[in-house]
Amino acid sequence: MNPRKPKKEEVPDSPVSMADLAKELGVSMTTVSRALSDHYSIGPATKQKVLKLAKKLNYQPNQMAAALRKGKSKLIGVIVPYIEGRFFPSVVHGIETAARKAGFSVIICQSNEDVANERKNIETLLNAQVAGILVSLSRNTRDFKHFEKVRKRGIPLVFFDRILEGDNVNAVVLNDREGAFQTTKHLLEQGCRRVAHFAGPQHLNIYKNRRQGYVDALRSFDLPLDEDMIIYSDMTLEQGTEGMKQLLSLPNPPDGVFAAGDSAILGALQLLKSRGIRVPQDIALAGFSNEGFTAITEPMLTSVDQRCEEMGQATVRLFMELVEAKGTPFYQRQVVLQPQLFIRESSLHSGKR
Amino acid sequence: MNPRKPKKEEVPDSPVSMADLAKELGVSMTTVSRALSDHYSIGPATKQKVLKLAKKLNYQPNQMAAALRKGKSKLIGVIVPYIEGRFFPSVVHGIETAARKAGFSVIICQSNEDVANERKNIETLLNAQVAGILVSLSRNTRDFKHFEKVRKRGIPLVFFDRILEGDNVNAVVLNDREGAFQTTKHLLEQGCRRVAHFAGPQHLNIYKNRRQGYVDALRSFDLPLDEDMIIYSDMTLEQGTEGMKQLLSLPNPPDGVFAAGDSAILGALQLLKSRGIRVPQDIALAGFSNEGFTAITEPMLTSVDQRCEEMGQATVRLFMELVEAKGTPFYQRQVVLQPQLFIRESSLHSGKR
DNA sequence: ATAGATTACACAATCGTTAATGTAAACCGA
DNA sequence: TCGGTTTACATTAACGATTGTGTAATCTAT
Repeated sequence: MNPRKPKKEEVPDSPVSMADLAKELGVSMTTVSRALSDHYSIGPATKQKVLKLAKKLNYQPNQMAAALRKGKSKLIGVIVPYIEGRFFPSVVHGIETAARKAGFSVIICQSNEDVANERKNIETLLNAQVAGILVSLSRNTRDFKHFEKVRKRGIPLVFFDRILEGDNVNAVVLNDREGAFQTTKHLLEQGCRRVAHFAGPQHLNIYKNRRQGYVDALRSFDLPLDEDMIIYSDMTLEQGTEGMKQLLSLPNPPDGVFAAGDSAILGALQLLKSRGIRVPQDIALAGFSNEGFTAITEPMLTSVDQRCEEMGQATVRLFMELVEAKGTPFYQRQVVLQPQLFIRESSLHSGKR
Repeated sequence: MNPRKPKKEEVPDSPVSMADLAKELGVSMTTVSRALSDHYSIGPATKQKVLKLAKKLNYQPNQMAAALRKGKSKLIGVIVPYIEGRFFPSVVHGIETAARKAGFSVIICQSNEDVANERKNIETLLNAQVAGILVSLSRNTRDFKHFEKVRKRGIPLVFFDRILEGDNVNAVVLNDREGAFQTTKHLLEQGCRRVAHFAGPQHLNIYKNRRQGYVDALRSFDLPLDEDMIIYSDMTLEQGTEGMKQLLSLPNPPDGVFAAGDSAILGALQLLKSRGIRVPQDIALAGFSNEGFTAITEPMLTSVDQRCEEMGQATVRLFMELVEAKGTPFYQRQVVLQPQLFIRESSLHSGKR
């Protein structure tokens, strides 16, 4: 039985197909199809007729049919670790906005920080015949095996923010190293001489680079690198608190802390306040991500903005480039966004100068 | 030309079609299709064979083809005003998680608080042959005309959070009135006697109900309703600051404020602190949404949690019910979630008792 | 043992769009 | 004026899965 029953009590409303247009105009479907896609072999008069009727009948092309025929849909798959906090929602926001402008819809998938889900997500997206896949890797993704299938099918693949370095991939990333460098440098310029660092998991490019930027800055000030001053964790608030405790218990505690994430630095701030240690006078603080709360705390927290919206837009732009460059030999494209340091009270006038 | 060229230098990899399975097994595609969907007319032995081969060849059904044939895909369209802050990302998170569990993928659309975009989004989703549409209305949506087409096509439609009341729609909402009632009651129980209210746009159900809950609470304490104590705005931080100024300039200022949103109450808090007015001793505060920052401010802000995750899950569940009840006569289904009041420092011991 | 029911599968049409190929008619220059 | 190109369209076969209908073979009951 035909799933779309002709109900006589209701107007057939929308489902106007190309066949309807063709019959109405007395031309073939080919002509309609080509007129709508502005094919050269259709005369201008015919094109006009078709376009006019299409508008009049409010013809809406069936994306599924086109997708089936062409093997590609107008859908872009996005895989993110999760949709919470400030960063990923904002990037998704940027992606959705840019994609829609280009006529694409966005399918959202979450890996929940697990590579197994990432694999499943990829299958799902491939079955959905997506035109491209945009990915920010899960925390425990260590190789690209599951992306091979995507590459083989010739589907544009763009990574953003969290990538695996060294492999030949298209990616949009923040210049984390530069951001970390600027931030640490700023702390040093404010008079800090013993700057500690809260570092994240080092197999993730973002945390590795932030640590590197921190190291760079120390070096540029001819300061020694003290591994005791680097606390590794998953950058949660609690771990920030713990890390700060640890730092304070050192024989020679720091006078500044740069964290690779805002939650951790918030944890540190809370601990310091509870112990009556003044920020920034005694210890200056700076974080990373420019979370919403950084402008709310007292003192407000200095932090690095990750250009979430721009990252989303750039990722879609890169995808579009790949679509247009289809067929030309592969070459790696990387877009590096410049971070922006927001200097707030937590790092100003540390009084050491 | 066939868009999928047979490249001999690469394994054909994934695109295994039903036809491939059928040929391999020497049965018809019908049999394969029915075996995979567990149709009664296929013998158990045959089913096993098909299933086994499908697994072995890693057969993945082409969703587009099925969607085209059935007129329905495994996609759910979601329309939200935007993807920022805490509420919508979290609800989307919940929706995505629940939908994927049920075998659906989620397409995200933003209306950007404009009914014109909402209309476009609906067209997009209908063309994508979505199986259902989940919507939280834009700020300036005042009628349901553009949803008629969805209804006519028999596509399940579920509203969440922001709905238009009075119409026969399926919806998942928070009991905003109860949440507001409890919160205001709490302020009154803490000793407040002049509780003001920051109200949002009253054509939106959520803000209307929150205001109503506030009124209910005053009434239950036999307190007069003073319209001067109700400040209407869009509930931004700045408007919260302004509103607070306005309240302070009253001949008889309030000793408590309940805001229908957290940003506004934060604005109020900042103003009070800047003027040296103590919270909660002089003026107690409470907000709505349980934004992340409410646990960070000093004092921490009392607020109502909106059960974002649950709302997402419930919305998908309602959608699934509609799918299963397809054909049975329509009756309106409403799910009302109970809010949860998080009492924090900003409303405790206002010292008036 | 035979009519009737049930089981197990195949055939072929179909969803709406696309595109390779075919083919008239008009047009062009020499 | 004739071979060859261009213009403007039609024919037709896909894309991959679904499903109403057809039909053997097996089973059940009387």
